[in-house]
Amino acid sequence: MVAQKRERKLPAERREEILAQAARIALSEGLERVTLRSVAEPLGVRPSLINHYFPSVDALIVSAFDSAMTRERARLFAGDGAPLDRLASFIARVENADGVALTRLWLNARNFARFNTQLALSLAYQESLDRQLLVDLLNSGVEAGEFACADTLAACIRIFVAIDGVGVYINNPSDFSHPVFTNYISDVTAWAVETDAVELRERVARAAATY
Amino acid sequence: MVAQKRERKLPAERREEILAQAARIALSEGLERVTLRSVAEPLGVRPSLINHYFPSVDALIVSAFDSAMTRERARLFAGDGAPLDRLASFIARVENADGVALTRLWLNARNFARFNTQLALSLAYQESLDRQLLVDLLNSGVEAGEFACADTLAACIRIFVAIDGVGVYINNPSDFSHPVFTNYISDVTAWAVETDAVELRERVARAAATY
DNA sequence: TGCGCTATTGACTTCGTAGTCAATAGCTTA
DNA sequence: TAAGCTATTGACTACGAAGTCAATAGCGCA
Repeated sequence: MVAQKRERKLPAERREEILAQAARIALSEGLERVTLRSVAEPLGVRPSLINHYFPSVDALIVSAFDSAMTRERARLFAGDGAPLDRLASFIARVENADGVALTRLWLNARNFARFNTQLALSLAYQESLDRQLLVDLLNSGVEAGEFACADTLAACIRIFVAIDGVGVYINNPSDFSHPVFTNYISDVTAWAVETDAVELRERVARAAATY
Repeated sequence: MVAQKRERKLPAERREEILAQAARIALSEGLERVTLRSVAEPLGVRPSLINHYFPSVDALIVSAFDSAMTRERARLFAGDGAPLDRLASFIARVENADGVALTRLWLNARNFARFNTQLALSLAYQESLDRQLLVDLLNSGVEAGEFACADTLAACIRIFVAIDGVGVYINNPSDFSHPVFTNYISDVTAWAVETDAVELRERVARAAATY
């Protein structure tokens, strides 16, 4: 709480800094914790400055969500190699410790969307981007002959619904370790892309071990 | 806003009335909308009366959630008949228009659990009750020879994760009508209990039509 | 070096929330 | 019909949030 000398930055830079901080809070503490104060304080500025760059907190929240999602998506789909291994890596990253914050944010945003139309629209758009990347991945797997899958969009939908289904339990006090639950994403994915469930489980485990 | 004569009720009755109102708000508007004022106003009482019966709003929210869940569960699992038809009815009710409010409440509670430990515990307990009822239903189906299912708890978990996975999209602005999505619960259920997917879809459709 | 532009602040208003507690008034009972 | 118990209220405090706007002060440029 030391009175510091005020630091003047270029608008673009300051704006970016605010956005990054808001995204950090959204990811770690939740969208409802993104407030003028919570964003301003760690940056050492006054709340009204946040207002200066973002006309309303709601707009900031939506931007923060977009920003966090874009960054996390890149992380999730990163890497190359054979399609089946990339798919396994993707699943492993989703289930990873780092994936927890992202899973929480998704759940958070999905509830938030009920009260904030703009966020609902942004969320739907972010979903479509995710689907696009997964469909691309599945298509390359089909082309490579690694799995037979008549309809890659259908498979993609099944996989994401499985991810979301498992994700809703993220805030449960004690986690649920039934093997059918812990392997749910792999199993549904194997079902969706018509490949062997046991092998996929193993590949996912191997991918997870490399972190 | 007419100044009415104050009405004095028996504590048990008043308490029940408050709880019912809170549950109604939780179901229709969300747990975050359960406030001293929002509950008091429609009952024609002052906010401090709510405080008199419930030491804290958080406690009221948890009780309201429990109450809403208990009532809705009874509705969801109601009915008799052959196990497979009861299973189909259950799915149809989940997907029903009336199921929407319940789905929203689940999503809502799952996000809320992040910030409210008591609610998290209550939610886990409510989940266990649901699982118990579905396992019972599945067991009776296996006994009746209607479907083969080695591990009914495993099947139950798969079915609920599917329900939750579909449920997270409840607040999306435009709904997603890909057949793989709209039939997701039926398809996963058929996969889980090793029965025919097409037949189950039809039974669910038939069950849905009877409302 | 000093001027001007504008990023940043401070002081403020308004709103909605939870909660406390003494005072009030409805109902029951004697 | 009067007394007493207690359900209910009113007035209050305290908090934290969004947002407005005139005043201030850093920085670039002349």
